Amino acid sequence: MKLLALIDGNSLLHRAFHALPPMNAKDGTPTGALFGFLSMLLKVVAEEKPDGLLVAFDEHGPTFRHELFGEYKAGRQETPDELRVQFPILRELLEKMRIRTVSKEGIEADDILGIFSRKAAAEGVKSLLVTGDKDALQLVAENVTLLLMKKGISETLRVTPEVLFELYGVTPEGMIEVKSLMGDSSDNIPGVPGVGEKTALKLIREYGTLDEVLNHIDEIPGAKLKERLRENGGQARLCLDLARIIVDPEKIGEISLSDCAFEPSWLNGGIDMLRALELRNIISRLPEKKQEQTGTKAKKKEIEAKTLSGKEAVAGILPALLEAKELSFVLADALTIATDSGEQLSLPVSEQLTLLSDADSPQELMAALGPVFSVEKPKKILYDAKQWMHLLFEAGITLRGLAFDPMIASYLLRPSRPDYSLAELCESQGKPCAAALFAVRDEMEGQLAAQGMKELYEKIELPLVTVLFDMEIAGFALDPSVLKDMGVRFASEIEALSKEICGLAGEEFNILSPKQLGAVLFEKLGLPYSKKTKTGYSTDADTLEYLSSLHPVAERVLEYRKLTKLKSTYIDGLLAALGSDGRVHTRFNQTVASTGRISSAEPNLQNIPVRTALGREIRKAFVASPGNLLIGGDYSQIELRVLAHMAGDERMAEAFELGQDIHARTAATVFGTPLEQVTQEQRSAAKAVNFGIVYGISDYGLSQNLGISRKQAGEYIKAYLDNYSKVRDFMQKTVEDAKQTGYAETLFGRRRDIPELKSTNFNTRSFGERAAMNAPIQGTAADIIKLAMVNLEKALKEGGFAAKLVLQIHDELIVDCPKNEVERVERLLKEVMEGVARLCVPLVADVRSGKSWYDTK
DNA sequence: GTTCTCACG
DNA sequence: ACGTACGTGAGAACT
Repeated sequence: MKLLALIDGNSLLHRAFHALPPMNAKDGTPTGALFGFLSMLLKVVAEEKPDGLLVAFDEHGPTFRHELFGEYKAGRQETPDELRVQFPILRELLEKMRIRTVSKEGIEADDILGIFSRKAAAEGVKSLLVTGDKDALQLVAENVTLLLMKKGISETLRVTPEVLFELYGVTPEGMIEVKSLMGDSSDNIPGVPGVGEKTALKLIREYGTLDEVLNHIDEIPGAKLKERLRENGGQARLCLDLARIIVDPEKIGEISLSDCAFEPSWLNGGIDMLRALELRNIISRLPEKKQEQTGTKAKKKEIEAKTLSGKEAVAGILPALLEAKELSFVLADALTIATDSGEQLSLPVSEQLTLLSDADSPQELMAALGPVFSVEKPKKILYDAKQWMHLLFEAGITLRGLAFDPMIASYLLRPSRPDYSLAELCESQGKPCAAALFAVRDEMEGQLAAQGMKELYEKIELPLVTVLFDMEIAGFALDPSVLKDMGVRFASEIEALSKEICGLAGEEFNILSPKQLGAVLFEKLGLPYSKKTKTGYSTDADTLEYLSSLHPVAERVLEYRKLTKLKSTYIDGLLAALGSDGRVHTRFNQTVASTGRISSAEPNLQNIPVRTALGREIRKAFVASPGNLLIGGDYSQIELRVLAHMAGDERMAEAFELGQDIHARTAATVFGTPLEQVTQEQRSAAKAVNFGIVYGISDYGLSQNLGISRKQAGEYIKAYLDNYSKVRDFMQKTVEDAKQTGYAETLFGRRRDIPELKSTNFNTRSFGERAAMNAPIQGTAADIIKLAMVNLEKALKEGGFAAKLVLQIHDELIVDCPKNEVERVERLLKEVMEGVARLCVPLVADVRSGKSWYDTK
């Protein structure tokens, strides 16, 4: 014997069953899995020409118990009836084909493959393992090759020890160690919780064996990982035996290699049965087909039954999809598509980085589905549509016809929720994900309408998804040389400061460590501490500012913090985020802020320094595209204007109508001095009170901010509210209503649920009250600028401008604009921002252009 | 992963 | 359920 083919019958039949559409003989006997199995068998026979053949099966006898982990097969799923009945048929068929089958109670097909491959190797016979089970990777050896099924059964991967090493960087033996670490739920191997394929492979690549990993826990990065390895390493070690495929020949008994001899012509012994099963296509492919071709009909069947890859499957169903009125899509382990008429289809999808997985990459599938996504007609329901737009963008497709985004709707319905997982939304409908989305949509649309948020959703939030996507794609041009120069300057200053601080302290220490800094300041230098944190002394800026009058080191530490913050977060951070296109592409999150604001992350472009002269320099690196200028438009005092409007306070409104400096005007009335005589200090105090009002004022908070007594702060607030009495009424009513209804509301109907208002804890409840006062103001301002963004993008498009919105910072918009458009776009931006809502006070936007963001102020 | 600190509106 | 201002995100240190 030269080559022994060893086939895992269970694995192949299962694979075939799940990969292929159902097929039945006329009498109803399911035959799809048989067809797939036999196709693969014929392929192996034709291509590999084995002279030995064995098919192994698991014996589905009673499960046996493992003393440590209970039912060994507890994690396994029930086999569906349609598949189960095909097992005895297959065994009968194989018998007629004189193909050796082996199964034994308590032994996995894997074990049988292992035993016979070792047996063959011992006798100098090469073997070929055919299975879809990755567990078999550990059996690969010099003369043992694995044919691993991928994409159902349509593709195979030939794995030799060399290939395995190339793919994973571990030996076959190492795969056992990997499995014992990561666990395997289907075999009830617990592994180490929190350690998955990636981590397990990394550890074994590094240390070779589980024992060595456990011997070197100290070197392994990550405290959590260390702890998990310490706690569960012993358990994982016990799993080694479970993870290892048993290659004990005793378990099988007396079957020799010669018992597995095989000749292709023997396959013809199955013809009668195959005919009864109506598997004509298989008959036509038998090696010695004495049978007459059944004419054109057989050929047609072949095409129908051809194993489809995801892309091919998509091509087949495309016409049907295009006829649907609406479609919903869910991308998880598979891409699931549902139609409004209730049909559903799943296509396997590969995770790009996991090597041995089935099917096409998401991009490949997106490209194939392009004709559906790029048209208006079948409307699409997409959870997190912006992410879908990115996926489609990768495949060169622009999304059209977005009907509904459940993530956005879910956010509007309950903005305080920490996250809005798709699974959770569908669960309530008790249907598989993609099909459930239709019901989810109907329910959410009803709720949005009932809560008066239909317009907010349709006119603002949903269109905004596309605007934000466009902004993410556009990105913001960065001039790295500006940052690099600053970096060099800062590095030497930081170095000098560090030396100075350690000199003053009399020891070398990590200044950025609150713990070490606390020890130096409050123990070694004996300075008085003001507040403490949970874990020690507080060393925040307030504290250091106070200490700076007592010891010169405090001021240096403040300076050191400023510089290291600027360098690490902004200079180094932004350079690291700079894309190959010379731009930074932030991600705008539309569903995190409970007030309705959007946030920016990776990198956060909404907190680029501006308040100090030194920090502001960073903005010189944010430049216009070549040939362009940046236009910045920012709302003047939008929150206080919103407050004046919502409270209907005539005195505050008057200040805005007259175009007065609101903080000075506030100071004048609160302190009872003529406007011209208001001092700088008075103005700052009034400004702080104005901010405090917006935040949901408390005397304590104001006193902290201004560094005055709580009593003094209380007097300021009283004077303020006596003057702007409608503001007091508004705040009281807002909190009252919120306690009644459970939510606060913006001018555009956006709600923020505030469960804290029901708390019996004073502090928690107080927090709720402040949040209730703040939400309508901050939220309405968010509504206004969001609508401005939607309107602006529409206006830019209709006007045929090439200018692009690139950034939003809560009350400010940045547009990257070709020079020849600047004047017109400046006007447009101002008009759009100011015209977006009609309040009882004017909305004012200041617009300025320049070469860099620094210049637009 | 959590805490502290600090950047922004 | 947070010994207090509202809303965010990121880096570094620490656990």
